[in-house]
Amino acid sequence: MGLSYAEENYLKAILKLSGSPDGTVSTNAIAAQLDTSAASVTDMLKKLSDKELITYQRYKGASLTSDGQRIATNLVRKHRLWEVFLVQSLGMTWDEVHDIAEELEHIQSDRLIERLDQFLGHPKFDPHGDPIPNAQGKYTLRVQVPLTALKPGQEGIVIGVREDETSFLKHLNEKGLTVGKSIKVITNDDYDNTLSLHVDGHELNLSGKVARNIMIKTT
Amino acid sequence: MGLSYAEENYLKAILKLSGSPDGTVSTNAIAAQLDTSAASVTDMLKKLSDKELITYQRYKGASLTSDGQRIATNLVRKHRLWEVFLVQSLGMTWDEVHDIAEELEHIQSDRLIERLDQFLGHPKFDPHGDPIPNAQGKYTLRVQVPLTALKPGQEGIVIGVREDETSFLKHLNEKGLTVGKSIKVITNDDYDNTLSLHVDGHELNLSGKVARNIMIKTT
DNA sequence: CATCCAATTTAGATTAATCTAAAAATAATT
DNA sequence: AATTATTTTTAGATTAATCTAAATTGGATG
Repeated sequence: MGLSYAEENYLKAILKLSGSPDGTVSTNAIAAQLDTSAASVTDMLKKLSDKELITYQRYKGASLTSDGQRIATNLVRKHRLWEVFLVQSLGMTWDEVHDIAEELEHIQSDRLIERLDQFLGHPKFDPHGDPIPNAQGKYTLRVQVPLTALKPGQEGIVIGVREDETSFLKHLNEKGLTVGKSIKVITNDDYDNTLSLHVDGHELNLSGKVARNIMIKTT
Repeated sequence: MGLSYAEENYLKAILKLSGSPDGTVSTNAIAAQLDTSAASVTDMLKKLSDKELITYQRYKGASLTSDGQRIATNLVRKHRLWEVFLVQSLGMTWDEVHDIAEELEHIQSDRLIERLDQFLGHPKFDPHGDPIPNAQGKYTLRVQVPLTALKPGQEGIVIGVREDETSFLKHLNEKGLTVGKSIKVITNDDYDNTLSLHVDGHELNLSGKVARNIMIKTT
């Protein structure tokens, strides 16, 4: 009954990419996300379709069924709970937990996750600021805005990032820009969103590319 | 560079079965331990031999090289540390943690295990009473004796079990016989080691088959 | 020491997940 | 609408791990 790691990873990728109104995701988008060939994706889509975890028609892309959605959301839940554990309990840093959680999320035991969730105090957000779905798959929403949207003079608190890449997180960590930090925008270039801001009394410069992926709750 | 789950499981099985003086393990013994066919074992032994993790000669059995031993011992370390976490931190029971730890032990991150060990306070024994190798692969030894070796009137403390099977652990749990419990032997049948003993004021009867797998530190 | 038996290995297939290269379908552009 | 370009699928192979059935080896036994 259990799915393979590969099958689980495909479901997660489809969930992540389900941005369009009908939730349809293209073969190539999945291939890019999972860094694999389009041919492999086609094979797997057929299999997942047979298992009724996605709906799929040749050349028309795929979307999650409710079963598929439930499974994928649960993977996200497990991933984020483990990230909380790694940071909160084990004292690991923001930027080093993603890859480990990527492995831990596949551990099969509902009871384990239930106990972990309780142990961590039913956290609603992970260390990147992303919401953790509850056991029923419901998210707590939080109003957040990319740093690039703030005008000079505006203040706020870092509540998360959009990118999950280790190198990106490491970069932010080195600059002292972690979740919970208070910031104040000094300048915000109209053309390319190059920013300068105050953090912990220091002044910091960020490219628009970086700032676009830092999410802020304004104060 | 990393090994597959299958390769890791073979190394662990060989370590577990390395009882003979030269540490040699037969193909069939491994097949039985891993519940697989002898033919599959032969295939894998060739592969592990190519990787210099075991020494292997056709028809002569296999034994771990120092590299193989290091890897296998580290798996045991990870398994037992996770068991401590599941019981101590998450409040799971003795008998339900083995299968989960069997999955968790394959997670790849030295730093994770280092932090977990620290978080747990560098435990020396797992919830079954088995010693946890340190990062250098060294065990803390503890004098223990099977329950069947105790004579009527002798007392002791349960410090572990030999069997890892869930059904066995569940059975003991139901009888209230967990690690740390003080016991006193009332009778011990000469012929088949059927035992009666006192635990928590109650009297308990155990078959020799069960008692043989319960390890005691005499007091 | 020849024979037999159990243990082990080889041979040949199978399944899951992947790949490259070629074919087919869809989408974009003149 | 016809042609071109892109996307997607199919075809055919490959690798890892497994299986069953047949062949082989090594040791035990008469």
